[in-house]
Amino acid sequence: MSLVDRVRTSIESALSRLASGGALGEKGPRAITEARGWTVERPKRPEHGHYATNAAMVLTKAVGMPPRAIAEQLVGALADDAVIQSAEIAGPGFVNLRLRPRAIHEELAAIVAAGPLYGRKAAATGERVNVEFVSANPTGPITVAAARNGIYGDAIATLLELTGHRVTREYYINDFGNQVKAFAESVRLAHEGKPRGENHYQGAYIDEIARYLETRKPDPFAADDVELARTCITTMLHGVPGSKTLPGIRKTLSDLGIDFDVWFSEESLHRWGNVDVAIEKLRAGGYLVEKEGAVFFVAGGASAAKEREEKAAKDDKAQKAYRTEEDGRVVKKRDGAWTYFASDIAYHADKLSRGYDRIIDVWGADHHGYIPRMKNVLEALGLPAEKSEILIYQLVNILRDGEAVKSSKRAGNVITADEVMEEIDEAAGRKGAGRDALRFFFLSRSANTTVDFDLEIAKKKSLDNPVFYVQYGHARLCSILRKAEAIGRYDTVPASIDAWAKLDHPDELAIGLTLSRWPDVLAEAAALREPHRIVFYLQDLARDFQSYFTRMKADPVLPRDSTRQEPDWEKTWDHEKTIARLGWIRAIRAVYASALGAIGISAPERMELPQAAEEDT
RNA sequence: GCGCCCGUAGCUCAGCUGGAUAGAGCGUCGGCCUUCGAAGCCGAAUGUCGCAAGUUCGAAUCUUGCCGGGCGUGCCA
Repeated sequence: MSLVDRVRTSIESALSRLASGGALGEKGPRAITEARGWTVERPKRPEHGHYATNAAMVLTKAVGMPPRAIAEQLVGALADDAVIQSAEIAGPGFVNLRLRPRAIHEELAAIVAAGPLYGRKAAATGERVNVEFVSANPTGPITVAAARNGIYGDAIATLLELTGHRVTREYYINDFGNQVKAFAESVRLAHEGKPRGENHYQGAYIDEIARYLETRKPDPFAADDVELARTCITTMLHGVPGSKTLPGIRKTLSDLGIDFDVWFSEESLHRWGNVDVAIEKLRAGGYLVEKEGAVFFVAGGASAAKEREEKAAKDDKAQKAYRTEEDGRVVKKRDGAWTYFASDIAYHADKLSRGYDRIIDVWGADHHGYIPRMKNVLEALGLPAEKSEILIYQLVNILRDGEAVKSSKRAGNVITADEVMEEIDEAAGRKGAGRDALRFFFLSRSANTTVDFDLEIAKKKSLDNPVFYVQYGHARLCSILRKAEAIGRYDTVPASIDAWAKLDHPDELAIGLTLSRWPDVLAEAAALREPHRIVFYLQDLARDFQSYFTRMKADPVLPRDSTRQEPDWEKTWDHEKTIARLGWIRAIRAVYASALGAIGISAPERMELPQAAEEDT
């Protein structure tokens, strides 16, 4: 049970004691079972205590007593509580609570014992979940915009794993249709040294692919366009060996910390006839109608469609809504070709056949109009609505020196994730710094927020990224523990709850309380699909303890070198206190590393000061 | 027109399953390195929470209407 839960339990039992003892009047016993909407919350101001409850205010109506009178009773009933040390009435009827240090010590001991497992749910206790994300067209490199999708989707997947679910990360390769055709044509034209048209891909990587394929045997250009397209897509996914500019989609994503379990080809759905099978299944269910030579998918089936159509005929308002989602979406065009929607139906039918409990798709906001039809298809295929989720994140605007750039893969003016990571790696003097910075940048905003990305500003300000502040904190903690190890007598954790007693500074206890919130933060971030909560939690934690360490310079955790040169230092130094505080530091580090891990960011044990930062002044 | 997202400090954004004096980073100004890492710390200034009405003991948070911005509204993918 978490610390907050223990607080809640204490209040609950205090209230029920009061009610059964008659202190809350006649209505008391009923009131406390009916009006359970009260909460235990964290006050914004530290002087309001560790926690506060609004129970007295919420109960006032049902009990028929003024809030402060109820609060007074509650304060009395909380005396001698095992968790709550003091309670006092404040404001309109809040009860501010301060916890016993011992209760916090118990939680810290639990954290140290659990280590990286603290806050996690046991593996494979939850659902089997398929998370499909990125799925960027494999006709060009991974852009910064696609990186947002990848980073968000991967974070969701990790959060689900940490909360007990079994997760499959999946990338849907759109290797079918007109774009792929244009892609192959572009490479062929580059090979032949001919100019490319408006509808072709313009980027320099097209030429690079052509040059590379020219070295392959048998000659890929001898094959037809379909075969060539497959070769081009493969090259895009795996990269050109040895090339810096074309490392391949898989490598780029892997550098971003994203590794997929399944790479699913759209083209294979057609090749193996799965599109026909899935469409026939819908037809059998009565979900397809033919109009004007084309085939439509209709939510709810043909009878529902007819009803709507009749209604639309006599009702002007319904007429307007007629052309909405439910009235049909084309799966097969008049010319007999499948739409993208048809592929998607077959693809999701395949996902369902693999036996997941939940299907999650991560899409950019430009696809949000597509949600209803996808949800309707999933239902038609037999997946209840609550078992599928389509997560939408707002788009990334690309700027250059403050100017908006209409970037497109076709025009070849995209900013790639690779170039951004490389720039930042270089500035920070550490491989992986770019990945960490990019992940932190995107995850520090809610998915509902549109973000501007300016490469010039990103380069210039790369070292201002708060991720380095947070990582620096972790490195400092590690440094202290290294030093403790070097001294030699502190490689032990507090042996019992009593051994923690010397950890009594209000700031130390407050940070301990923050650590105790980690399981709830993780659970909420996972349940709400909001990884940014973890980023903000981390920044709070980092600030709290970096502030503490600077302010506590006069009272260091470890004896200084000069102290240890005094002959009798071991007799006068408070070793118990040091051991307690080192236990606390271990707890901070454990939560810290867990939180960083949950959003896929490394927790470095050392960080060297980069050159650029020194010159900057 | 309709649908989704957004509008909070100079800038970028948290807070939105209702709670006390609305927060953080960056930027600005002023301090702190002989001692556990200065990628750090302390302090100061900065707000009609887009506007209006409603619900309530209490609204940045919920409801409705309006204003402004982004995205979508294909027999494109």
